Amino acid sequence: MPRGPHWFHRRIRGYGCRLTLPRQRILEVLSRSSKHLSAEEIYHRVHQVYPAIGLTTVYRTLEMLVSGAMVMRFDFGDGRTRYELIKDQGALTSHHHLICRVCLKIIDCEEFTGDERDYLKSIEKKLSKKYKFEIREHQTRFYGVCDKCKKEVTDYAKR
Amino acid sequence: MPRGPHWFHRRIRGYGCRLTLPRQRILEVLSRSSKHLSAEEIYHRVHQVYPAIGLTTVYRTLEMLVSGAMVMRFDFGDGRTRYELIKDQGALTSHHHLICRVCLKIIDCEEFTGDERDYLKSIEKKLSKKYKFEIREHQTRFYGVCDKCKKEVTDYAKR
DNA sequence: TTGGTAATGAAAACCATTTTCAATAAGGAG
DNA sequence: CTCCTTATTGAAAATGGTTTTCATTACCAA
Ligand SMILES: [Mn+2]
Ligand SMILES: [Mn+2]
Ligand SMILES: [Zn+2]
Ligand SMILES: [Zn+2]
Repeated sequence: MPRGPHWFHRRIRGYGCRLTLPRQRILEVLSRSSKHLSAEEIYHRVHQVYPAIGLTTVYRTLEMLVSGAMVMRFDFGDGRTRYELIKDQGALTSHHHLICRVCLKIIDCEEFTGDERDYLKSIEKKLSKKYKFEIREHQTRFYGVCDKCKKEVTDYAKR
Repeated sequence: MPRGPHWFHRRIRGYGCRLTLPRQRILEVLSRSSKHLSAEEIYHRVHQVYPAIGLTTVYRTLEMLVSGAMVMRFDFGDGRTRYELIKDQGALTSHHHLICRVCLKIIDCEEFTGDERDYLKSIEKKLSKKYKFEIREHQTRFYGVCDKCKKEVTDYAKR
């Protein structure tokens, strides 16, 4: 079930926060843009339609959205934190990425089948018991080389 | 097959680097200490036995060990990069963690059975084909609440 | 409409990491 | 072993993403 702006507006109010103009603009950018944006990328995009925005507000709004479980925060090792709006509740508990070691491109990988999810659930159950650890969600990162970078390496070898 | 200091000394030389005193001390700390140390934690431990060490050298040595695939680098979101010596080659291609959302404790989870590894391998194969992405390794992070923090929440509720 | 206060933006501070640069020491050639 | 080249080192300064400070603004409950 995909969720539009309204839903997030209600979530913010329900979280005890004011629904301000900067927050609405930030949510719009998050819901329309590609995933895994950095704070500065969000700042620049909001700035196009709302020049008064401050980078500080972007950071503060993201912090609020993360604590309110409306946004996920990632660190893929390129020196900046990245953010993704949670449009689908399932993405919260089970979220996976392919990460290219060469160009650092991130591919969202939402194609886990029911079987695969069940399997991870069973591993979770086992680990929960073994470590007395209450597991709420999991993420897998698959590191490697993307299609484009593979080709470039091949081209380089031919010269 | 666990690997002692000698092995890493040879790896460093084979990687075309000089085997210096600071590097040896850093390797000793990494192989003896608990896992997932930050650069500053490593610096302090080395400083005990080798006071001349500089924090800069710690960063540079870790960088070298990471590019030489002798150390793994992680970012668990606490504002500092963390490092772990690769003692066992298997840990490189398949490495998993339990991460407490409350106290940020990291538990290494090395108990994946052959079945579980085979299963992830089959998922990898599928994803490789679908995204034309050459997968070299994977890591899973299980987020939740650790035993200790669960107890503290319970105690808090009783008051 | 209004008052209390949460939220904002600019500037400064913070702090992990990187860069600079002169001094040092690893290790191959002889 | 000694010498010489140059990779490596450590202190200090710079960098850059993020956070804090503080005076001003604007939500929104009453
Ligand atoms: Mn994602
Ligand atoms: Mn680990
Ligand atoms: Zn790539
Ligand atoms: Zn905990």
